[in-house]
Order: sequence, then structure tokens, then C-alpha cells
Amino acid sequence: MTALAGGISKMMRPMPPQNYPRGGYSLEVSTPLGQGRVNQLGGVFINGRPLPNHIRHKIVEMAHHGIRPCVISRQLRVSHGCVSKILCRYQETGSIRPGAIGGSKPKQSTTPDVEKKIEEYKRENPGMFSWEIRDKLLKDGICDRNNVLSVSSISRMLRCKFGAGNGDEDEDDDEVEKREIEENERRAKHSIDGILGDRCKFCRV
DNA sequence: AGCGTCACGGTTGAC
DNA sequence: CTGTCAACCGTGACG
Repeated sequence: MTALAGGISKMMRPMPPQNYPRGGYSLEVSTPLGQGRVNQLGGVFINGRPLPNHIRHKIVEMAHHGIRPCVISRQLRVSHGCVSKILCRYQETGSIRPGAIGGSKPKQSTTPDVEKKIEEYKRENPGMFSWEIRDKLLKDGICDRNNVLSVSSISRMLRCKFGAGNGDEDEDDDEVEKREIEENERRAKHSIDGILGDRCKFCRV
């Protein structure tokens, strides 16, 4: 399902006659960042950014109490499509967290095989430079010219693997989430949380 | 009326 | 350091 929602094939719709008002489809709300928007339900959101954690929590919590998605949507002022998506994902993964945004997949050459080889090189010769590793990958036929890792990728990998202390491995999911919430709070001043807070201060409807 | 789905404009972050 | 690009975001509209 996620696969579908994720959009393997975002096929052309039969008849989408420009539903979107170009250049901003919802009211803009003035914030220190100028990013906040107001949706049809009057809720504030930041286009392109995930809803704040506490809203997500609230959604699953309410659903847990048997409150219907449409009610949740209205009450939290979040579009029902979003409520549906979050609930759906929660059911599937058990997590309320948004997916990893941004970044790009490691190049296809970053296979476990290549990774192992690099580790091996480095173990055999800790003083080896990234460009030397790159050369050796080519020479040993691990990669070819088309898919060989860039020097900076290699050095990044080395930094991750050998550089910064490699202590804690499996972190408790709870722990991760807790830390995330903390971070969220710290960020709140510059995020939708802050905006929402601001908004509440000014217009308590 | 409620819900699933998806195009859209947007942001992010590894490369 | 900067640009590119593919991942994800929530909204809004359709069915």
C-alpha cells in the first residue's frame, strides 16, 4: 500500500483540469519565516515539511480512542488525506515518524561488496588515501569507470566507518523518538510548532 | 458524508 | 562550496 501511495507510477490522471491556483494554493500566514500556510480547515502547515510531532501523535492517539478520521481531520485541522496517510503508515510500520526526506540513494556502486572491499583495503593499509582506494577498486575490477565511487564518497564512508567513534549500535526506537521530540522542541521556534504557538497567541479562535 | 488515492508545488539532504 | 536530483512532505480535489 505504501508502495502505491509512495507512487511507483504517478500515472497521468484522466482529467485534471488545473485544480491548483497557481502560485500558492492557500492563504499565507505571516511568520518570522514567511513559510506558514493555512489550509482549508484553518490549520497551519508548512508546505513540503512534515507535520509537527505532537500533531502526529495526536492523530494516532485520537484514532486509538476510536475517533473517526474525519473528526480527527476537522479537529486538528489537518487534511483528511494526510490523516489517512499517517494512520495508514502507523498501522503498517507502527511509527508515527515521517519518512526520511531528502538526500539521494547511495550510488549503485555502493554495494555491500564494495563497502567490504574498502574496509578491507583500509584494514590492510590504514594510511591509504581515498584516491588510492578509488584506484584500487578500479584496478581490482570491483568497480568500473562508470560506477566507481567518487573520492569524496569514499572519504565520507571512511569517516563514518573508521572516523567518529563507533560505539552505540542499535538504539532503542523509543530513545530515538524521545530525542527527536526534544530536538523538535528545540527547533520549534523556527518551525511550524513555533508558528502554531505564535498563531495561538494571536488568534485563539 | 467519509475515505482512499494521487497530482501538485514545495523542502531536504546525499552525492 | 554549489548545483543536481530523487526522496518525502501535506494539501486539495476527484471518484
